Amino acid sequence: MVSSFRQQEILELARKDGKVTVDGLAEIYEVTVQTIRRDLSELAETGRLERVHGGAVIPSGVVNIVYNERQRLNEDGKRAIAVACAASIPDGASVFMNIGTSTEAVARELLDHENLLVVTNNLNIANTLAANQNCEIILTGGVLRRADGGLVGGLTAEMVKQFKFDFSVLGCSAIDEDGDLLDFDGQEILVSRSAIQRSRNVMVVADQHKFKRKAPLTICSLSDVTVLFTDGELPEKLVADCQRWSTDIVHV
Amino acid sequence: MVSSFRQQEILELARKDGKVTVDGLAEIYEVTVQTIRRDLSELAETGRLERVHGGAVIPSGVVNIVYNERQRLNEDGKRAIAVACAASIPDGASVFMNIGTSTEAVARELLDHENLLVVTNNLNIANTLAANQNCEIILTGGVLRRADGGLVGGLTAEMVKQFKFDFSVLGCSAIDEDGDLLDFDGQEILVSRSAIQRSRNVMVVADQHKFKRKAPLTICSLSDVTVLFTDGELPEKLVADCQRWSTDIVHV
DNA sequence: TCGTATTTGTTCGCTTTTGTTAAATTCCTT
DNA sequence: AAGGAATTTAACAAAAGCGAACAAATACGA
Repeated sequence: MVSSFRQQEILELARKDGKVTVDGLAEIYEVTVQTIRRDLSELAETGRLERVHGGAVIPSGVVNIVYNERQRLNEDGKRAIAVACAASIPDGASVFMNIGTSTEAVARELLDHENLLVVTNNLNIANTLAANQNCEIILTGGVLRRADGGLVGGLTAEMVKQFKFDFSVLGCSAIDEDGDLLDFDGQEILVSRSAIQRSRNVMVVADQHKFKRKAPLTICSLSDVTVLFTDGELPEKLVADCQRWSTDIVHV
Repeated sequence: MVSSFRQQEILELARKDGKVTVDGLAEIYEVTVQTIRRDLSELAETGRLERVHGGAVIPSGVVNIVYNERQRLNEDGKRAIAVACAASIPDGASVFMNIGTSTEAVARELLDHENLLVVTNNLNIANTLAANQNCEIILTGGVLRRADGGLVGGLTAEMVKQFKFDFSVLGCSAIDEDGDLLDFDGQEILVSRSAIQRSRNVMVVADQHKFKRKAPLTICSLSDVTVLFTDGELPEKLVADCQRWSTDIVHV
C-alpha cells in the first residue's frame, strides 16, 4: 500500500542526505508543500521518517537492519489499535512485545512513556524505542531472522521465562472463529506462550484482517487473554465467549 | 525526538569535537545566538548534551564520544589487524565476537566468508553481517546499551555459555605489561570469560594503543589466548612469555 | 461512458519557531 | 572583592510552518 512513488523516492533522498526539507521536495516534485507535508506525515506515522519542523530526518536508532519493505496493510487501523493499546500501558510498566507489525506500531506509540522496561525479540521495536531515553530495552537472544528483524529459536523462549511482566503485547497471524490465536511460526508460538505464562496482563493487538485469515499453529485461546484490541467485528458467538471468559474487547 | 534539523546536526558536531559553542553554531547555521541557545537548552533538557557557559559538551559519564572517537582511532591499523584475523577464520566456522570497535572491524572483513555461524552481543556486528546472506547470526540477549549498541548484563554471559565455538574474536580495553587483558566494564568481562571458556581457539584483536592504556578489570591472561593480532610492539619480556605460553602473535 | 474513490491544490486559522530588545546573571581580570 | 565584558534569561512581536476543510483534478472500475 505504498500510496505514491514519491514516498519511496523521498525515503531514498532522506537516506542519502540524512534529511529532507518540505520546500526542497515541493520544488523537486513540482507539487505544493501541502502535498509534501501529507507524504511526510504518512512516512512519519509508520516510523520510516522522523518529522521535524520544516522537513524530516532519518529516525535515529541503534540498529539499522535493512529489511525488505514489508506488507503494509491497514496502516490506519493498526495505528488506532496501537494508540488504544499504548494508552492502557502506564508509565513504569514492564512489558514484553513480540514479533509483528502490529506490535511495532504499539512501540511507536510508547515513545512518550516514561520508565518503561521493554523486553522484546523484535529488533525493529528495539530500534524504535531506542529513541526513548527513558526506556530500558532488553533484547532476548536468538537467531536473527533477516526478513523481519525477529530473534527466534529455542533460546528465545527460554530467555523470556526469566522475566515476569506487567504486560505482554502480542500479535498473531490469525484468530480463529472459536477464539484460538494462530500463528505460522512454530518457534514464535513458544515465545508467545512463555510470555503469556509470565505476564500479569496479556494484551493482543489484531486488526480486522486477522479474523479472515488462517494459520496452522495454535498459540493459545482468547480465554487466556486479558484484553483484545482490534478494529474488526467479531462473530457474535465469539463476543459472548469473551464475555464468559472475561476477556475484554477494545474496539477502535 | 529532535524538533529541528539543527539539533541532530549539533549533536553530531558535539560528538565529533566533544563540544560546541553558541557563537560557532550561530555562524554555521546563520541564525541568532538566541536560537542556538534554545536548541542547546532543549538538548540539555533531554540529557543529550550538557550545557556550559558559552556552549555545550557531551554529558560526562556517557560512553558516547569515547565510542565515536575510538572508532576513528587508528582505523588503518584496526583494518589491517582485522584482515589478518578474518583470514584465520575458515568458512563454516562458529565464531563468537564481543563488543568493541576492533571486533567490528573483523566483522566487516567476514562479509565474504561462507556458512559462518556468528554469535555476538554487539548489535553493530549483527548489523554488518546481516549483509552476508551466508551467515547465520545469533544475538545474545541482554540490556541494550545505546552508547555502543552492546548487549550487556548477567543474562548475556549465561547465554554465551550455552554454545561451543570454534573461535572467539575478542577485543579488550587494554593489555597490561605482564600480559593481562583488561577492561572497563564489569559485565563485559563476564561475557568474555564465558566465551573463552567455551571456545576452541581464542583470538584477541588489539591495536597498538591498547598497550599504552590501563583499565581496572582483568579479563584473563594472554596465556589463555590462542593468538593475538596486533600492529603494536610488545615488550620483549611479554614476547618471551607468550612463547612460553604458546600464544601466537601475529604482527601486521 | 459514467460515477466513485483517490490524490492534489487552495485557503485560512492556529501553532511553532525565530529575532529583537532589555534586564539579570556569570565569568574573568585586576 | 569590584567592575566590566560576555553570556544568559525572559518577554514579546514577526515570520515561517502546520493541519483541517473543502474544492478541483485525476485515476479507476463497472
